[in-house]
Amino acid sequence: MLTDNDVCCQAPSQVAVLCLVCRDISSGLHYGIHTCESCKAFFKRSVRRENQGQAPSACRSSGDCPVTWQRKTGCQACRFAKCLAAGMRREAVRPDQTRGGRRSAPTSSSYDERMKQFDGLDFFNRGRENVDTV
DNA sequence: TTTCAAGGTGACC
DNA sequence: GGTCACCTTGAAA
Ligand SMILES: [Zn+2]
Ligand SMILES: [Zn+2]
Repeated sequence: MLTDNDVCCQAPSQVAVLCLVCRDISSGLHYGIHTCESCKAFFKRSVRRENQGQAPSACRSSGDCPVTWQRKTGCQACRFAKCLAAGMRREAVRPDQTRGGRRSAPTSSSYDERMKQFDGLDFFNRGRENVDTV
């Protein structure tokens, strides 16, 4: 029986938002941008690896592989680069294991704004030199 | 209470 | 070993 409030008005319009990294279906905002679970997990592992002091797999090319992201498992370096380029923030990755922790409003859209602030791909210019010794 | 997203965890490749 | 997908956690609205 579904006379009234059972399954009726629960978000019928699910607009499929695409992941800004791999163009997959986003499950929502993650690390500042719309990302799929794959990118979320990948970014988490990547950032965590950096925190451990281990450099990520360097790309054999100049970090300019023809990665189309239809096939994500190409170059992790390039994938990670695209993640950062898309606007994913390492700061959003908690150094602790504190779950939840909604830090201020996720700003919904920050992509273009972020790009302007960070001047596009300058993360490469800075990051390359100093992988960081945190 | 409900929502939203970050984290863990685990199954699949 | 890495990737993908789901569940839990945990604070903010
Ligand atoms: Zn993605
Ligand atoms: Zn590459």
